[in-house]
Amino acid sequence: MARAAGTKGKTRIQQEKTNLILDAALNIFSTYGFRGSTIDQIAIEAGLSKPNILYYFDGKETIHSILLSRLLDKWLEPLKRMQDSNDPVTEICAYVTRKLEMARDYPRESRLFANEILQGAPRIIDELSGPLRDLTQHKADLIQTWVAEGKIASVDPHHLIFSIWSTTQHYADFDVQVKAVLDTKTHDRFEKAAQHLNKMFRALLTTTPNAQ
Amino acid sequence: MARAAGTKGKTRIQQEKTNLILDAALNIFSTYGFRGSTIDQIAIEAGLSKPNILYYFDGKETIHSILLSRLLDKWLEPLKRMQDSNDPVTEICAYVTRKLEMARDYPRESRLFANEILQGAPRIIDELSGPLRDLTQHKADLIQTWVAEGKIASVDPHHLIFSIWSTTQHYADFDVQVKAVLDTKTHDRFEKAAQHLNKMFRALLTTTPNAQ
DNA sequence: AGCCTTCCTGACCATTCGGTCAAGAAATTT
DNA sequence: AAATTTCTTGACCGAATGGTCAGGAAGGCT
Repeated sequence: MARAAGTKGKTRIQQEKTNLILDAALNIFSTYGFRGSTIDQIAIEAGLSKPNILYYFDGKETIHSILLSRLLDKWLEPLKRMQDSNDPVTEICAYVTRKLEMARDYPRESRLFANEILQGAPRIIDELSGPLRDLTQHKADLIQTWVAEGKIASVDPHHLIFSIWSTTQHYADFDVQVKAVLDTKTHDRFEKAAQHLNKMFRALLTTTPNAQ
Repeated sequence: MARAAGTKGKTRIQQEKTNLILDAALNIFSTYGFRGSTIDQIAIEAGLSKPNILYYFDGKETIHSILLSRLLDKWLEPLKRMQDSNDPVTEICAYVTRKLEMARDYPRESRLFANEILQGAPRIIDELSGPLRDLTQHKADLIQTWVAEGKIASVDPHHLIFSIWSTTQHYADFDVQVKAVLDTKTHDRFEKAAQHLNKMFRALLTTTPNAQ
């Protein structure tokens, strides 16, 4: 049984090493996926020996699920912060911005999540059908009220949310492709993306009903 | 050396079996990724023995790269078909529709591609930096002329294309999540998505310059 | 039918991988 | 400083995996 089964160890060394290992594991898992990653890789990345990794964590599966569960909280937070407002367009655009900042600042987490979803979300399907679904429904209802009140153009709330998720996470998950396509002009891709997405969602939300 | 190293075998049996194997391999690779898939899985999926798979193909790597190279042609085609027009907005929306239809009809290909990109595109980075980059640049130029001519609203062509890719492929790559979130109302998700995306891109492309 | 080529598979091999363990090295406590 | 606990690792194990091969089965051709 690993000494630091829970997320937080007790001793100083336990704290340091568990953090070190989880950080290394995030690097490896987000790059190669669960099956594509080996404990040896994680050990090398962390500068430790394989048995030492297994001293702190029960096994490969455990490390992975700890990373996933940590991730989900952080992942839902930006959406949670979207609340009722007199200026829903700005409120939604602020959400887009927060989400894009997460893609920029936490690309490893985004890829870890994408890897998991791509392969059928075997380890977090319950989280998706439960907390994620509930939160999304709740925010979709909020958006629906804005539509009903005429504060934003008529949109399908769920698909609006999907569009926000996909466009922002694209800059983390498909970063290699984005950089390959943009080639030399990649340095300010997140600023350009922010401007573009802001314009796009603002346009969608402010179209007049008869514009379609 | 495998008998059917090339894509097309010669005999009837070679044709049938290579197609059977490639189809099974696409199922497996797109679901579990390259490292997560085993030749045994592919063999079972195809209803053949493992040595029989290796009789037709040099190895796991070969099967995977054949699938990837086949994919790229099909993947670029919808964008290639976007051409100059008197009605650029409709032209772009038609591209969005084609791309969404591909996500609906070829989700396995989409996931295979996503898996590869997510993990740094080790096997197709040259294709991304070459053909994909060139085609994208070419179409971005086309979009830019539309902007210059005032036929569509001012947009960043590359990021517009990224938005189209991400929003449409989302319905293939993140299908598990989409279904989990939509829950009971998932049956017509592609029709709803088509309406939503059409509305969104149309709004973006027809906004007046002073709307932002 | 008889011959030749193509097709198929059980058995096997080398390597990798997740995980264990005993025993020693470092911290920490007394 | 001694005792105790925590930490670390080389060596090892069983299972899984990519791949090989000899020989037999099936198909095609004359």
